[in-house]
Amino acid sequence: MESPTTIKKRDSYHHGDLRAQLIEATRRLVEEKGPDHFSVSEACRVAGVSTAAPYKHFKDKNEMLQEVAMDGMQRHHQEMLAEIEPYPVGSLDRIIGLGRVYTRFAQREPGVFRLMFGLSDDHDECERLVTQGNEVYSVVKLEVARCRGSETVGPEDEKRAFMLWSFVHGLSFLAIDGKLKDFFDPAQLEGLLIEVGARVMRDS
Amino acid sequence: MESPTTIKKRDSYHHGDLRAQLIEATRRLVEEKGPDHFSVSEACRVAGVSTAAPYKHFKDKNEMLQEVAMDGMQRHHQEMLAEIEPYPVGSLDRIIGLGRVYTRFAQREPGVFRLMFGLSDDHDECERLVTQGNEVYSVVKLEVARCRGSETVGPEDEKRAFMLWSFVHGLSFLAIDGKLKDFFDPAQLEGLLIEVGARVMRDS
DNA sequence: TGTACATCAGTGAACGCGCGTTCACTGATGTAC
DNA sequence: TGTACATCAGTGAACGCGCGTTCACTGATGTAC
Repeated sequence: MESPTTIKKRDSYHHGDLRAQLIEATRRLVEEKGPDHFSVSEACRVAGVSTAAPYKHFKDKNEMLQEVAMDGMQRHHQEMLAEIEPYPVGSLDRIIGLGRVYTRFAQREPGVFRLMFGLSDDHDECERLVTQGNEVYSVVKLEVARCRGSETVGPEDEKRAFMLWSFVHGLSFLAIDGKLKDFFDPAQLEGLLIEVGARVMRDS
Repeated sequence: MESPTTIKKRDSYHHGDLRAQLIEATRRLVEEKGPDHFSVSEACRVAGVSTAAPYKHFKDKNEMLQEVAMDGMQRHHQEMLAEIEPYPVGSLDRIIGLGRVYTRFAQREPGVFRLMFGLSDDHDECERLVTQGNEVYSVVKLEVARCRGSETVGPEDEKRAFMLWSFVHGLSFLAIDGKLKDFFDPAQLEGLLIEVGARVMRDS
């Protein structure tokens, strides 16, 4: 219950790939205990390494978390692109696909999701993360514009995009905080995405 | 910077109203530092009392937080009722009013809001809180039903209510996590509530 | 191919810290007579 | 009105804990000659 499940074994004094393994351990723990209960010490235990070791690879605890958030944001970005690729440019399906990726990511990796989109103390002002986040949101805005018949994003597109974002953001947090199951049938989640997409994108 | 701003002074050994003052201190600290950084010790410092004193009034730290969450939920409930009261029953204005209260509460008391609606570790299974939360949500569902011409809540009403909740929930968290200002003009927030209300409630 | 040496990733012990909670206590208050 | 006493809200010191980070160190590795 308390003991971390895996202690990595090494055959040599040197590790070879400790940085990557620590990031992996960090991700695992962020998932298992939540971002707020992650501790460097525990990551060290998981990686099978002394508590001082991480400081050869990271400035501090925050940098470890940022690395995980950054990686999550990049995967999120890729998933979005992959999801909408099959659908024709300008179709509502692409919008809906983006929403699906958002909520799916949240449910699959709630810990990392919180890290990426929650306030999470002070890692908020990691410039790389903000940049990457803007890039992701740009995808949404562009798809909204396209769906409304333009390749450039106007104020109305911005507004619609923000409505969509608010909705899937709220939906995702309600889901991972356990409120979804009490108030909405999770099986109908896809239908909900479709309907909201249609309502928000509708003209007139 | 580190020192809590107020140390209450007492003229007598006994306190008179320590329980209430500790709750107030808890609320203040939850606002100032966030629910995850609240500590019993600091609340004691603020209330000007020894660290053992709270245990004469509360089972543990969690109970102190629950008290604040519970109080917040009740105030939230009252605010909702007060906000919609002036508008005619069945009007869209009542729906919009409920959304306004939600986002306003979040922005005015982000700490308590997080405590009420976030996962917040383990106080999630405080029965009183869940009950009170259900009551609040029932108001939303009823108003949705009324707006759609019925005094009883049907499945379609449930769905619309959940759309609205997801939206304002996401909007609120984006706002208090500082994402609103980067991606949407806060001055147009009221307009956004109105538009989303109309889009979600629209038939056909 | 063999040796000297610089590099640097890892060690393990220690630091100071603030935390939640418990303990035996003390002193003010209210009540019974 | 005065006194004895039970009650219980507060004290202050201590507990054990896990944390983030630093330190002087050690030992494996790669390179220059």
